[in-house]
Amino acid sequence: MGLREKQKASRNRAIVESASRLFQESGYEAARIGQIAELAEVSVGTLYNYFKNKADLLFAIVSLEVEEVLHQGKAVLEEDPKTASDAVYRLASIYYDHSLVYLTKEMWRTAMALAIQHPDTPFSNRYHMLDAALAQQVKDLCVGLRTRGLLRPEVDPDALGEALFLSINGLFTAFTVSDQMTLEDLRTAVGRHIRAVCD
Amino acid sequence: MGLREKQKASRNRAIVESASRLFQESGYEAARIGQIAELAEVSVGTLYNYFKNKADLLFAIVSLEVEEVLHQGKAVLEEDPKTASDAVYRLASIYYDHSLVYLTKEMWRTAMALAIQHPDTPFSNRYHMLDAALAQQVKDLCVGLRTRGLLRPEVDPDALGEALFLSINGLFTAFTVSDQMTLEDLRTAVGRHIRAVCD
DNA sequence: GAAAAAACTTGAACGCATTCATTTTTAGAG
DNA sequence: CTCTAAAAATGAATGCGTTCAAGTTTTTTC
Repeated sequence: MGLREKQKASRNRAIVESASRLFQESGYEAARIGQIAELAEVSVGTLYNYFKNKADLLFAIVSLEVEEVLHQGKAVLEEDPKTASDAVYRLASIYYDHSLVYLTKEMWRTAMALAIQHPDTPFSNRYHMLDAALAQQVKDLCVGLRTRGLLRPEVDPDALGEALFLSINGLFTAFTVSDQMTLEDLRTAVGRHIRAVCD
Repeated sequence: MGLREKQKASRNRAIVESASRLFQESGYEAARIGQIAELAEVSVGTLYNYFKNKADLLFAIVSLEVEEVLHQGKAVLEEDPKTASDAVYRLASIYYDHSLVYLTKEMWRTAMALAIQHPDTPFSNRYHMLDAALAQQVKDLCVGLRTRGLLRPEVDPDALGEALFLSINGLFTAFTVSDQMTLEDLRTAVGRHIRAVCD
């Protein structure tokens, strides 16, 4: 690896770290590109050579988060649960409990908002792919549950999985939008939904 | 009503109409505040005396849309449906079929994104109130359906209503995000979800 | 090792939403 | 009618994300 590549990797890391730190400290909106560049010891123009825009910088962090959660979720699919509700609740809890490790509520809100507002940008596409991967995991769980006889055999497990995912997702959105709502409130709410839908 | 008030009302109307027209024609993002002001024959500063910001202008139009849909939805609660799925599907269809009267997909996306991104702004608060009113309507429907014996008596109708609303809402978001997805696709998708959850 | 090419960095300049000090208009009192 | 104070309109100035023409450094070629 030549000097050029090493510098590139090191600059990339410095920029993401600076962004992550400032997003957490001041919030995504309040963090200034110039500030991030300064902290990473590059010029503003250089930062834009590494990242298409501010949103792209946020995505680097969101991506980290979702990848880890997907990995943790896989373990739940292997388990042998008592009831369908239990299994889905376990999966949702894993998603939720991990959610504030790299991201603040404000960062989540911004990420969701940007993904909705600008479809067909790289940011949005990659975000929706991660979203789809999570939805797929819930669907896979439902298929497994039906095979084990924990869901009525006439139910469409894919449709049920999608609907459950939209509940999990919608409640998470509500969580990030409300300053008051705690992770515990969130888990309680999702539990009620899951039981109403699955049992 | 003095001259002052009349002028105020007339300017307000002119601004909203100009905004609505330009948002539809060029899209929310591409529409320039200066352009809207020019079309309404006021200065930029004046426009900002009437509306807090660009988002506020969008909300005036969103509000119109949701109010009408809530009104139409009320009729469904009075009907006497064959099955629970039928009733919920009818309600969702009303929401969907009305959705493109005043707003384009892009305008919807922007409205949703802004409501998520900036909680505790007047825009967001009013948006979430309208959202809650729609959710309440679905919940009311579920309560009625249980009373009529169309839902299993052990189900929590509020939780079910919320979950259904999140499905209806989540699919609508997917609709606004995808250029390909048609209203028919949307109705088909929601039908599958409703049947998986209600039956 | 010099010269040419390629890759990368830089910060001033741009476009646009929003703000604000100033000017203009209106309503009411004497 | 005139004068005064309140209300409203105005557009130039501001701040910030993003772009781009010019300069610098690294790699390749002979």
